[in-house]
Amino acid sequence: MNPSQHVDRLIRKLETLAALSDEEKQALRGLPLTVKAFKADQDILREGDNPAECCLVLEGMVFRYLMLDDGRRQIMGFYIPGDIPDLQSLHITTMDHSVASLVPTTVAFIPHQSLNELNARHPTIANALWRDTIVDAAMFRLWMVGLGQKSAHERLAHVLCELLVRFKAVGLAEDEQTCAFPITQTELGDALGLTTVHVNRVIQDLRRDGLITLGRGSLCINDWERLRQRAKFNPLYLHLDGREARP
Amino acid sequence: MNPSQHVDRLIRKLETLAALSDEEKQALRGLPLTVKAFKADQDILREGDNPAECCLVLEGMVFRYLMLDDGRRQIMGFYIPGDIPDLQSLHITTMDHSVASLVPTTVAFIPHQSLNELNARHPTIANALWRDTIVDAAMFRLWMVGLGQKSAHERLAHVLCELLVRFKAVGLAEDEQTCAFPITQTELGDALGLTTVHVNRVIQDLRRDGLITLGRGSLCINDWERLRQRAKFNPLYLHLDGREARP
DNA sequence: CGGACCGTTGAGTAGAGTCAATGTGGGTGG
DNA sequence: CCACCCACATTGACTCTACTCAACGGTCCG
Repeated sequence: MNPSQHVDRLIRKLETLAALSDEEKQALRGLPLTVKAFKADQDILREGDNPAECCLVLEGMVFRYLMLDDGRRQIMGFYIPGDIPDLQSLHITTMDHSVASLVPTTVAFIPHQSLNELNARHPTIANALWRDTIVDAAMFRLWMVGLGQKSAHERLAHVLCELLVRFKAVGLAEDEQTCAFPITQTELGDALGLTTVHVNRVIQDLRRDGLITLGRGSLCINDWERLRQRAKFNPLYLHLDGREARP
Repeated sequence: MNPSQHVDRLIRKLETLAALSDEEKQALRGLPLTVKAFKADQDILREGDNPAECCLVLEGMVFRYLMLDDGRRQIMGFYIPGDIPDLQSLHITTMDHSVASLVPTTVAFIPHQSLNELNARHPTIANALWRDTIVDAAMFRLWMVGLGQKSAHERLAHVLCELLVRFKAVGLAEDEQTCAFPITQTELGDALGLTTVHVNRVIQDLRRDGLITLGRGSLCINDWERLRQRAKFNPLYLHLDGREARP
């Protein structure tokens, strides 16, 4: 991946949030990016940090999580290339959770100062970024609905639907029904509020019913419509606006 | 409550998010507010709506919720005077959830256009509002942690701690340990992912242990420190320290 | 070849749900 | 003013989803 592709990833993501003029794209290309590689399972940001930059995912995959004192861990979201998982640090200085890599990952750090200057000069970009934090919040709300109201089967099906749709939205799905899935069953459990054992049993049910093929870092949804029904998945909350979200 | 107090409620809230100059406060006072009263249990906004204005809570209390097809309901947050529960509608046009009154409530509607003009002219206010949506997201994340990882006892204790702290932050607590609590056990259940029956049993445990007095629309936390420990409550996520970030 | 990590399986348990009935206080209409 | 109603709170008995504990299997990799 060469440097100009780095910012293209960001532009492509922002274009899912707002239409950008050539001038605005040019301004984005002027952002100073510091690229850094992480191995799998490394913290990129930790609870309590006061970062002076935001991190844009270029390759790989990251997740946000909060660890409780007694070792319980809640994973709050998975992030794919083009996402800026700590955009909120622009406005709340202290991280109230951590961000870590799921697999070997490269990220680009963008100084808060550069982003603030960009926002001051280009309100469209500022609004697109604001919109991104708002869509983030919409995803949290929907995960809350899952954790509070849905069964283990519905929750698991939902996260599978969500990831395929999001990969497709940024053009990174392998094909119409297949995408990367480097998430272990333990991590899935921490995301869904379930134990590893139970996640395993539910996955086997989905496999047995012919809905998915899951393994070796890859997810294939063999029967989108039935999985969608089982998950009660409705992509409205992703606010992908017009960009069709149906595999 | 007279008209000038309406906007004061908003100013007081925004001052928990950023320091405001006199000029900025003056600009806020120029906002056109349309005040409207709602009875208890009325929808103020519904999933699917495309509102052209934001609603500021003046008196009473509201909550956000999402209803699933089969009648299950997840409540996503409770909002008190000074809060703008649908601020995100400025940037995502279609409501992906509903907002309703818990008790008789008055709200002020502020046209999106006025807010956008204000934001264009006063970056500090725009950033304060952005920050508000980000703090909102932080609250969703913490609720997620509760729903995913915590026991019924921890969750219930947590929501009680949160509400008292938030009432105190905007000066609306009755005293140091008492605030309004017009939430039924059914509603608490829908917020915490529990049944009414179980909520009731947990409340009784907390009462039996002398931690709270709860009833008749009022909550008194008799032993803050023990309740806080039981909830593992840490108010960091509310980001009430204000003015953290001034780009 | 051995360890580490992840996935899989089985047996027993418990936290929370379900169903159903009863208690209680505030509001309302006759 | 009283009787009734209704929403909310409370209680008990029973059930079930998901958890716990524990062991075993597969695969990658040094």
